[in-house]
Amino acid sequence: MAKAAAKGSDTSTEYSISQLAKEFNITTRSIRHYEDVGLLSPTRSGQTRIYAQADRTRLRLILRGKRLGLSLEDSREIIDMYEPGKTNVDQLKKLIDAIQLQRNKLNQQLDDISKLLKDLNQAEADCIDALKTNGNQ
Amino acid sequence: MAKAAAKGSDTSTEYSISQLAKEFNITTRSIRHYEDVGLLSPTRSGQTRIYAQADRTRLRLILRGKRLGLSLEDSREIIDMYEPGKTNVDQLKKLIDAIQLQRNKLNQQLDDISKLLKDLNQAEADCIDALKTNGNQ
DNA sequence: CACTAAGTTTACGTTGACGTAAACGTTAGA
DNA sequence: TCTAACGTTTACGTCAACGTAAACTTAGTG
Repeated sequence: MAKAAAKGSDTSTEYSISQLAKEFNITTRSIRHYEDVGLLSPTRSGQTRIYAQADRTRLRLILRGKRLGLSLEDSREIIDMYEPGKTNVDQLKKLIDAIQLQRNKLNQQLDDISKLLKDLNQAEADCIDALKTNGNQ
Repeated sequence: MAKAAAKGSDTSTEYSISQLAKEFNITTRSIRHYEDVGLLSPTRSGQTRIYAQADRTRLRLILRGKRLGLSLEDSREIIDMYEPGKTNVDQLKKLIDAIQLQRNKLNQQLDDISKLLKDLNQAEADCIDALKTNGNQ
Protein backbone atom coordinates (compact mmCIF):
# COMPACT_ATOMS: atom_id res chain seq x y z
CA MET A 1 0.00 0.00 0.00
CA ALA A 2 1.20 3.52 -0.77
CA LYS A 3 2.84 5.41 2.03
CA ALA A 4 1.48 8.65 3.44
CA ALA A 5 3.81 11.64 3.66
CA ALA A 6 5.86 11.86 6.84
CA LYS A 7 6.04 15.63 6.78
CA GLY A 8 3.97 17.98 4.66
CA SER A 9 3.55 17.43 0.94
CA ASP A 10 6.68 15.58 0.03
CA THR A 11 7.21 15.51 -3.69
CA SER A 12 7.92 11.79 -3.43
CA THR A 13 4.61 11.01 -1.71
CA GLU A 14 2.68 8.22 -3.30
CA TYR A 15 -0.97 7.29 -3.33
CA SER A 16 -2.95 4.17 -3.99
CA ILE A 17 -5.96 4.28 -6.25
CA SER A 18 -8.39 3.86 -3.36
CA GLN A 19 -6.69 6.62 -1.38
CA LEU A 20 -7.31 9.05 -4.21
CA ALA A 21 -10.81 7.74 -4.69
CA LYS A 22 -11.61 8.40 -1.06
CA GLU A 23 -9.95 11.79 -0.98
CA PHE A 24 -11.87 13.07 -3.99
CA ASN A 25 -14.99 11.10 -3.34
CA ILE A 26 -15.07 9.32 -6.66
CA THR A 27 -14.87 5.65 -7.63
CA THR A 28 -11.73 3.77 -8.56
CA ARG A 29 -13.53 2.98 -11.79
CA SER A 30 -13.55 6.67 -12.67
CA ILE A 31 -9.85 6.98 -11.97
CA ARG A 32 -9.10 4.00 -14.18
CA HIS A 33 -11.35 5.49 -16.81
CA TYR A 34 -9.37 8.73 -16.77
CA GLU A 35 -6.32 6.62 -17.40
CA ASP A 36 -8.07 4.80 -20.25
CA VAL A 37 -8.64 8.08 -22.04
CA GLY A 38 -5.09 9.23 -21.43
CA LEU A 39 -5.60 11.73 -18.66
CA LEU A 40 -3.51 9.89 -16.09
CA SER A 41 -0.54 7.56 -16.41
CA PRO A 42 0.54 6.36 -12.99
CA THR A 43 3.60 4.21 -12.56
CA ARG A 44 3.24 0.59 -11.56
CA SER A 45 4.55 -1.60 -8.81
CA GLY A 46 3.95 -4.94 -10.42
CA GLN A 47 0.39 -4.62 -11.60
CA THR A 48 -0.62 -2.14 -8.96
CA ARG A 49 -0.95 1.51 -9.88
CA ILE A 50 1.10 4.04 -7.96
CA TYR A 51 0.08 7.70 -8.13
CA ALA A 52 2.54 10.53 -7.58
CA GLN A 53 1.80 14.11 -6.55
CA ALA A 54 1.68 15.13 -10.20
CA ASP A 55 -1.04 12.58 -10.85
CA ARG A 56 -2.98 13.82 -7.87
CA THR A 57 -2.73 17.36 -9.18
CA ARG A 58 -3.94 16.33 -12.62
CA LEU A 59 -6.84 14.54 -11.01
CA ARG A 60 -7.77 17.70 -9.14
CA LEU A 61 -7.68 19.63 -12.39
CA ILE A 62 -9.86 17.04 -14.09
CA LEU A 63 -12.48 17.27 -11.36
CA ARG A 64 -12.38 21.04 -11.44
CA GLY A 65 -13.03 20.84 -15.15
CA LYS A 66 -15.96 18.54 -14.52
CA ARG A 67 -17.51 20.99 -12.07
CA LEU A 68 -17.32 23.56 -14.85
CA GLY A 69 -19.04 21.23 -17.28
CA LEU A 70 -15.99 20.40 -19.34
CA SER A 71 -15.68 17.08 -21.10
CA LEU A 72 -12.67 14.93 -20.29
CA GLU A 73 -11.34 15.79 -23.73
CA ASP A 74 -11.62 19.50 -22.97
CA SER A 75 -9.82 19.02 -19.68
CA ARG A 76 -7.05 17.12 -21.37
CA GLU A 77 -6.49 19.95 -23.80
CA ILE A 78 -6.42 22.54 -21.05
CA ILE A 79 -4.13 20.55 -18.82
CA ASP A 80 -1.79 20.05 -21.74
CA MET A 81 -1.59 23.82 -22.02
CA TYR A 82 0.21 23.92 -18.72
CA GLU A 83 3.22 22.09 -20.11
CA PRO A 84 4.22 23.73 -23.35
CA GLY A 85 7.05 21.31 -24.02
CA LYS A 86 6.35 22.00 -27.65
CA THR A 87 9.36 24.13 -28.55
CA ASN A 88 7.63 24.74 -31.89
CA VAL A 89 6.71 28.38 -32.49
CA ASP A 90 3.55 27.64 -34.44
CA GLN A 91 2.34 25.32 -31.70
CA LEU A 92 2.94 28.02 -29.12
CA LYS A 93 0.92 30.54 -31.11
CA LYS A 94 -1.90 28.06 -31.50
CA LEU A 95 -1.72 27.45 -27.79
CA ILE A 96 -2.09 31.13 -27.02
CA ASP A 97 -5.14 31.26 -29.25
CA ALA A 98 -6.61 28.25 -27.47
CA ILE A 99 -5.99 29.92 -24.14
CA GLN A 100 -7.83 33.01 -25.30
CA LEU A 101 -10.71 30.84 -26.43
CA GLN A 102 -10.93 29.20 -23.04
CA ARG A 103 -10.80 32.61 -21.39
CA ASN A 104 -13.76 33.72 -23.47
CA LYS A 105 -15.74 30.68 -22.44
CA LEU A 106 -14.92 31.27 -18.81
CA ASN A 107 -15.97 34.90 -19.02
CA GLN A 108 -19.24 33.76 -20.55
CA GLN A 109 -19.65 31.42 -17.61
CA LEU A 110 -18.93 34.22 -15.18
CA ASP A 111 -21.66 36.24 -16.80
CA ASP A 112 -24.06 33.30 -16.73
CA ILE A 113 -23.36 32.66 -13.08
CA SER A 114 -23.90 36.25 -12.04
CA LYS A 115 -27.23 36.26 -13.84
CA LEU A 116 -28.21 32.94 -12.31
CA LEU A 117 -27.28 34.20 -8.87
CA LYS A 118 -29.44 37.27 -9.37
CA ASP A 119 -32.32 35.07 -10.48
CA LEU A 120 -31.88 32.85 -7.46
CA ASN A 121 -31.85 35.86 -5.15
CA GLN A 122 -35.06 37.05 -6.72
CA ALA A 123 -36.61 33.61 -6.47
CA GLU A 124 -35.66 33.45 -2.82
CA ALA A 125 -37.11 36.86 -2.16
CA ASP A 126 -40.33 35.73 -3.80
CA CYS A 127 -40.35 32.65 -1.62
CA ILE A 128 -39.86 34.63 1.56
CA ASP A 129 -42.57 36.98 0.45
CA ALA A 130 -44.91 34.09 -0.14
CA LEU A 131 -44.06 32.73 3.28
CA LYS A 132 -44.98 36.02 4.93
CA THR A 133 -48.19 36.46 2.99
CA ASN A 134 -48.96 32.82 3.60
CA GLY A 135 -48.89 32.78 7.37
CA ASN A 136 -51.94 30.61 7.09
CA GLN A 137 -51.87 27.12 5.54
CA MET B 1 -45.63 30.56 -39.91
CA ALA B 2 -45.28 32.49 -36.68
CA LYS B 3 -45.41 36.24 -36.88
CA ALA B 4 -42.54 38.48 -35.82
CA ALA B 5 -43.28 41.30 -33.41
CA ALA B 6 -44.41 44.55 -34.96
CA LYS B 7 -42.96 46.70 -32.22
CA GLY B 8 -40.45 45.65 -29.57
CA SER B 9 -40.98 42.50 -27.52
CA ASP B 10 -44.71 42.13 -27.54
CA THR B 11 -45.90 39.66 -24.96
CA SER B 12 -48.06 38.06 -27.61
CA THR B 13 -45.21 37.47 -30.02
CA GLU B 14 -45.00 33.95 -31.33
CA TYR B 15 -42.17 31.88 -32.71
CA SER B 16 -41.88 28.83 -34.88
CA ILE B 17 -39.54 26.03 -33.92
CA SER B 18 -37.08 26.85 -36.66
CA GLN B 19 -37.05 30.52 -35.71
CA LEU B 20 -35.94 29.60 -32.22
CA ALA B 21 -33.49 27.05 -33.55
CA LYS B 22 -31.87 29.70 -35.73
CA GLU B 23 -31.86 32.35 -33.03
CA PHE B 24 -30.13 30.12 -30.49
CA ASN B 25 -28.09 28.18 -33.00
CA ILE B 26 -29.39 24.78 -32.01
CA THR B 27 -31.33 22.09 -33.89
CA THR B 28 -35.07 21.68 -33.93
CA ARG B 29 -34.38 18.18 -32.67
CA SER B 30 -32.93 19.64 -29.48
CA ILE B 31 -35.94 21.84 -28.96
CA ARG B 32 -38.28 18.92 -29.38
CA HIS B 33 -36.11 16.93 -27.03
CA TYR B 34 -36.45 19.61 -24.38
CA GLU B 35 -40.16 19.25 -24.79
CA ASP B 36 -39.90 15.46 -24.51
CA VAL B 37 -38.28 15.79 -21.11
CA GLY B 38 -40.83 18.34 -19.95
CA LEU B 39 -38.81 21.54 -20.19
CA LEU B 40 -41.02 23.19 -22.78
CA SER B 41 -44.70 22.89 -23.57
CA PRO B 42 -45.58 25.10 -26.50
CA THR B 43 -49.14 25.48 -27.66
CA ARG B 44 -50.22 24.01 -30.96
CA SER B 45 -51.84 25.27 -34.08
CA GLY B 46 -53.05 21.99 -35.47
CA GLN B 47 -49.96 19.84 -35.18
CA THR B 48 -47.55 22.71 -35.46
CA ARG B 49 -45.82 23.98 -32.34
CA ILE B 50 -46.21 27.63 -31.42
CA TYR B 51 -43.75 29.15 -28.98
CA ALA B 52 -44.59 32.16 -26.83
CA GLN B 53 -42.22 34.59 -25.17
CA ALA B 54 -42.30 32.52 -21.99
CA ASP B 55 -41.12 29.47 -23.94
CA ARG B 56 -38.33 31.48 -25.49
CA THR B 57 -37.26 32.64 -22.06
CA ARG B 58 -37.25 29.12 -20.70
CA LEU B 59 -35.16 28.04 -23.66
CA ARG B 60 -32.66 30.77 -22.90
CA LEU B 61 -32.45 29.56 -19.32
CA ILE B 62 -31.96 25.99 -20.45
CA LEU B 63 -29.05 26.97 -22.67
CA ARG B 64 -27.53 29.08 -19.94
CA GLY B 65 -27.70 26.05 -17.70
CA LYS B 66 -25.99 23.97 -20.34
CA ARG B 67 -23.13 26.43 -20.58
CA LEU B 68 -22.68 25.99 -16.86
CA GLY B 69 -22.61 22.22 -17.21
CA LEU B 70 -26.04 21.57 -15.75
CA SER B 71 -28.06 18.57 -16.83
CA LEU B 72 -31.48 19.20 -18.29
CA GLU B 73 -32.91 17.81 -15.09
CA ASP B 74 -30.94 20.33 -13.02
CA SER B 75 -32.13 23.14 -15.23
CA ARG B 76 -35.71 22.02 -14.87
CA GLU B 77 -35.43 22.14 -11.11
CA ILE B 78 -33.89 25.58 -11.14
CA ILE B 79 -36.37 27.00 -13.59
CA ASP B 80 -39.17 25.63 -11.49
CA MET B 81 -37.79 27.65 -8.61
CA TYR B 82 -38.74 30.80 -10.45
CA GLU B 83 -42.43 30.04 -10.19
CA PRO B 84 -43.23 29.11 -6.64
CA GLY B 85 -46.87 28.42 -7.35
CA LYS B 86 -46.66 25.97 -4.52
CA THR B 87 -48.57 27.87 -1.85
CA ASN B 88 -47.42 25.16 0.54
CA VAL B 89 -45.19 26.42 3.33
CA ASP B 90 -43.07 23.29 3.55
CA GLN B 91 -42.48 23.38 -0.18
CA LEU B 92 -41.37 26.98 0.05
CA LYS B 93 -38.90 26.17 2.80
CA LYS B 94 -37.53 23.29 0.79
CA LEU B 95 -37.25 25.61 -2.15
CA ILE B 96 -35.22 28.11 -0.17
CA ASP B 97 -32.87 25.32 0.86
CA ALA B 98 -32.54 24.23 -2.74
CA ILE B 99 -31.75 27.79 -3.74
CA GLN B 100 -29.01 27.95 -1.14
CA LEU B 101 -27.62 24.68 -2.45
CA GLN B 102 -27.48 26.05 -5.96
CA ARG B 103 -25.85 29.19 -4.68
CA ASN B 104 -23.13 27.12 -3.05
CA LYS B 105 -22.49 25.25 -6.26
CA LEU B 106 -22.28 28.50 -8.18
CA ASN B 107 -19.84 29.96 -5.70
CA GLN B 108 -17.72 26.85 -6.06
CA GLN B 109 -17.82 27.41 -9.81
CA LEU B 110 -16.77 31.01 -9.37
CA ASP B 111 -13.80 29.83 -7.36
CA ASP B 112 -12.97 27.20 -9.96
CA ILE B 113 -13.14 29.72 -12.74
CA SER B 114 -10.93 32.24 -11.05
CA LYS B 115 -8.33 29.54 -10.44
CA LEU B 116 -8.56 28.32 -13.99
CA LEU B 117 -8.19 31.86 -15.28
CA LYS B 118 -5.07 32.31 -13.20
CA ASP B 119 -3.69 29.07 -14.52
CA LEU B 120 -4.42 30.12 -18.07
CA ASN B 121 -2.72 33.46 -17.53
CA GLN B 122 0.33 31.68 -16.22
CA ALA B 123 0.28 29.24 -19.11
CA GLU B 124 0.07 32.12 -21.54
CA ALA B 125 2.94 33.91 -19.85
CA ASP B 126 4.99 30.74 -20.14
CA CYS B 127 4.13 30.53 -23.82
CA ILE B 128 5.14 34.08 -24.50
CA ASP B 129 8.32 33.49 -22.60
CA ALA B 130 9.04 30.42 -24.66
CA LEU B 131 8.38 32.43 -27.82
CA LYS B 132 10.92 35.07 -26.83
CA THR B 133 13.55 32.59 -25.78
CA ASN B 134 12.83 30.61 -28.89
CA GLY B 135 13.49 33.27 -31.49
CA ASN B 136 15.23 30.50 -33.33
CA GLN B 137 13.28 27.42 -34.39
C1' DC C 1 -3.70 -21.84 6.19
C1' DA C 2 -7.87 -20.08 5.32
C1' DC C 3 -9.82 -15.66 4.96
C1' DT C 4 -10.35 -10.91 4.04
C1' DA C 5 -9.15 -6.56 1.80
C1' DA C 6 -7.33 -4.32 -1.92
C1' DG C 7 -5.69 -4.66 -6.27
C1' DT C 8 -6.12 -6.22 -11.37
C1' DT C 9 -8.31 -7.13 -16.44
C1' DT C 10 -12.10 -7.88 -19.56
C1' DA C 11 -16.35 -6.85 -21.11
C1' DC C 12 -21.09 -5.93 -21.40
C1' DG C 13 -24.79 -2.51 -19.54
C1' DT C 14 -26.73 2.15 -18.70
C1' DT C 15 -27.93 7.00 -18.84
C1' DG C 16 -28.27 11.55 -20.88
C1' DA C 17 -28.55 14.25 -24.78
C1' DC C 18 -29.27 14.40 -28.67
C1' DG C 19 -28.24 12.66 -34.30
C1' DT C 20 -30.19 10.67 -38.16
C1' DA C 21 -33.27 8.57 -41.23
C1' DA C 22 -37.84 7.25 -42.82
C1' DA C 23 -42.36 8.29 -43.96
C1' DC C 24 -45.76 11.46 -44.01
C1' DG C 25 -48.86 16.14 -43.93
C1' DT C 26 -49.54 21.32 -45.28
C1' DT C 27 -48.97 25.48 -47.59
C1' DA C 28 -47.13 29.01 -50.71
C1' DG C 29 -45.38 30.11 -55.09
C1' DA C 30 -43.64 29.24 -60.22
C1' DT D 1 -49.97 20.95 -60.58
C1' DC D 2 -45.98 20.00 -58.63
C1' DT D 3 -42.28 20.96 -55.97
C1' DA D 4 -39.79 23.24 -52.25
C1' DA D 5 -39.80 24.58 -47.63
C1' DC D 6 -41.44 23.86 -43.43
C1' DG D 7 -43.78 21.06 -40.18
C1' DT D 8 -44.92 16.41 -37.85
C1' DT D 9 -44.22 11.37 -35.49
C1' DT D 10 -41.69 7.14 -34.72
C1' DA D 11 -37.76 4.83 -33.85
C1' DC D 12 -33.23 3.17 -34.01
C1' DG D 13 -28.19 4.89 -33.57
C1' DT D 14 -24.34 7.16 -31.17
C1' DC D 15 -21.10 9.03 -27.98
C1' DA D 16 -19.25 10.14 -23.48
C1' DA D 17 -18.65 8.79 -18.92
C1' DC D 18 -18.83 5.85 -16.30
C1' DG D 19 -21.64 1.41 -13.55
C1' DT D 20 -21.57 -3.30 -12.72
C1' DA D 21 -20.38 -7.89 -12.69
C1' DA D 22 -17.17 -11.82 -13.26
C1' DA D 23 -13.02 -13.99 -12.58
C1' DC D 24 -8.62 -13.66 -10.96
C1' DT D 25 -4.10 -12.28 -8.23
C1' DT D 26 -1.48 -10.77 -4.38
C1' DA D 27 -0.57 -9.12 0.72
C1' DG D 28 -1.33 -9.17 5.27
C1' DT D 29 -3.74 -11.32 9.59
C1' DG D 30 -6.09 -14.20 13.28
